[in-house]
Amino acid sequence: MATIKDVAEKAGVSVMTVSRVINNNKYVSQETREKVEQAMEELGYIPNALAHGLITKKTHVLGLIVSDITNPFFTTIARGVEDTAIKNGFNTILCNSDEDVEKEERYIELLLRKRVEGIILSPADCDKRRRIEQIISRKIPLVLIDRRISGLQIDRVYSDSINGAYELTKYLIDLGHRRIGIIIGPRRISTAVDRVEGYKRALQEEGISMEEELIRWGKKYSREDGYLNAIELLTLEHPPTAIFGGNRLITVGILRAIRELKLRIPDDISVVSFDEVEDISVTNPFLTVISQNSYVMGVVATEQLLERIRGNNKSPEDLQEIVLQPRLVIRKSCGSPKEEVMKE
Amino acid sequence: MATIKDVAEKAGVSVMTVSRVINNNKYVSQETREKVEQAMEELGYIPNALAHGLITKKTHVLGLIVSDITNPFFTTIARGVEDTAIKNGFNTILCNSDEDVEKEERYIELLLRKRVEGIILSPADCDKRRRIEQIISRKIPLVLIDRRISGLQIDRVYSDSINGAYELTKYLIDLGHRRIGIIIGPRRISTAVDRVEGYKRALQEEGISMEEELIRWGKKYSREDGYLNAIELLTLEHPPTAIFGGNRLITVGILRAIRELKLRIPDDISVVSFDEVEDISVTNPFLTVISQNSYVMGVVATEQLLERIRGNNKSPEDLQEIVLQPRLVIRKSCGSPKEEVMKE
DNA sequence: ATGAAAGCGCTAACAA
DNA sequence: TTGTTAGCGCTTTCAT
Repeated sequence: MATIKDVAEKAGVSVMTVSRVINNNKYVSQETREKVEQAMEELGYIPNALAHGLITKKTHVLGLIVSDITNPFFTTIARGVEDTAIKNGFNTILCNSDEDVEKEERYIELLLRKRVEGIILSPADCDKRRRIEQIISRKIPLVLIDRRISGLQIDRVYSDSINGAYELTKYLIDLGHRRIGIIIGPRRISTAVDRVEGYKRALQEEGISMEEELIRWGKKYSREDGYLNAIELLTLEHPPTAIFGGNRLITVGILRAIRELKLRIPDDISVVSFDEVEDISVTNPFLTVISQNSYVMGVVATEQLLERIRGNNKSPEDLQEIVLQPRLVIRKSCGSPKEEVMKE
Repeated sequence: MATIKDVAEKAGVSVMTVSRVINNNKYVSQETREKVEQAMEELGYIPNALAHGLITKKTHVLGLIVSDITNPFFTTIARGVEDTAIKNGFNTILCNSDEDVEKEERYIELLLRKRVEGIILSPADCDKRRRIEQIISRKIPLVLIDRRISGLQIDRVYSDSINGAYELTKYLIDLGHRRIGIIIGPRRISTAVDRVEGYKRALQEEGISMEEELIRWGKKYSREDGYLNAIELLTLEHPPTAIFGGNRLITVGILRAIRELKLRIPDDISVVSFDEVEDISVTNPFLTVISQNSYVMGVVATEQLLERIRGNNKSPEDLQEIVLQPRLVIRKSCGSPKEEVMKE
């Protein structure tokens, strides 16, 4: 591959002049510039970003690590990040940790080695801090997205899981439900913890006793987990009259279970979902959900990150937390419970 | 950030020795190795991949450019690519062209600048070759995935769209359908062209006249396009008795249109889809589809690419084309047409 | 407006 | 087993 030296020779100038042309430096005569550009063209010259980054210490690259690339929630974030990055002259390296801390560590290491200028991360395990401290101690700007890391103060953009789950649960309670099941992701993920928190808060407020058998922590946020747990819930001796799906994958699993058990929504069972399931809501808008604008999350997180990258100037110490309020979208998947067991 | 020199000083050895430790060179005494490792640990040393790549000309990075990151078809490919890359000591930079040739060009340029060792690409426009020739002329191994570039012989992994579409159409014909609508992506995408080709072939074989008004080329493979075109097809004076969705997004749009027009599947209208719609098939497995194993596509494409990266030795000239046969999954979205207009 | 020298952080090739 | 020298492709600094 042609180097700057090849171009310089071909154009009959010094490498420095070629460098100036590449970087649009003004101190190059029109004449020289054209000569150089032609040489570059003829040689098919492509600047070496490795050499450039090595010397300038600016790679203009952002790293984005999402925890599940097959979940459209995250890929929509990715689009938001990417669009915003490009708009600001940055490129994005997208990595998928697959909810696996080891993979995540691997990618953090990779991004650090590649000297990205900042990282956006949705952590696979919110209780493990080591890898995160690695990033911070090296002064690489970091913005968490969707999830938090317990015990660490880091810039973060997320939607309010507690409040969203509260609203969703409150909505069910107002319809008369007293036994509400919730199927959620693993405890190591902060959104799972928060959503259960919001759920509990709503129950408490209404003086409804909380039953542990109705709270199902999954091993993963996955369709499979949603399905298995839903089957268990629905075959309980005293099954819930409504089920809360902790994210879109879980909800899909729940819907499958309900179908296989030949139950009808909302007549036999009510269902709500934290996060939209696009394909279903487009073809048959019946599911009541808490809807998050993940594209905006991506945009906002990137803007925040770029802010840090540029201005170490302003308030380096104080933490930026941006909370987006998710929206309750009421459709037709909920009714009042059949047997009126209302205590009040 | 600490450099190799800092480590060398701290450990009291030469940089070369540190380099050897980093690269697991055997000619380092256990004692020295430990000293160096400790120094690295204490300094939080992270090797600079830019410097390393600059000198070795090996970055161990693959570039993957997909055309729509929010389509699970592509993200599943991405997982296959990533898993295979990691298994072979490579990392992946995932880029999303968003079906936009300009973005795609931008990313190709980026990957080339970053000196990735190979590229896997699902081209946004199969008729434009310039950017592709850029890659080839620089001898960077390239494998096309899912789509082809017209007029260029390049390694490629894809599923057989012609045959898949043929099977799907044949299935409808066998059920008695004569007026079959097809809603497909734009002409610039080879899978769209191929699927229409398979569709036409099936019609021809059965001596069914092909009506242009039943073939709808979209502006994009998108839900919106599927929806709009389905509405048009279904409100035709003489509407089709079956509709073929060109990919999963289009199918979702079609299902929405059918629902809004209050038609029943399969009583009023039959539907088939090229590619699975997971969320729908899991919750309610009624849709008859051609199913593709996109994870395997990712794996195979990566293996092929690594083959090229390693052994420029074997058969540099002869093209590798790997065709995966998609599978017809018959469910319940098709019936025989009501009015029996069979001509034969 | 242009160029020469030095060096970014690392490794290949050789020497010791 | 360890170190020295040179240089990857580029930019910074300083001359001219």
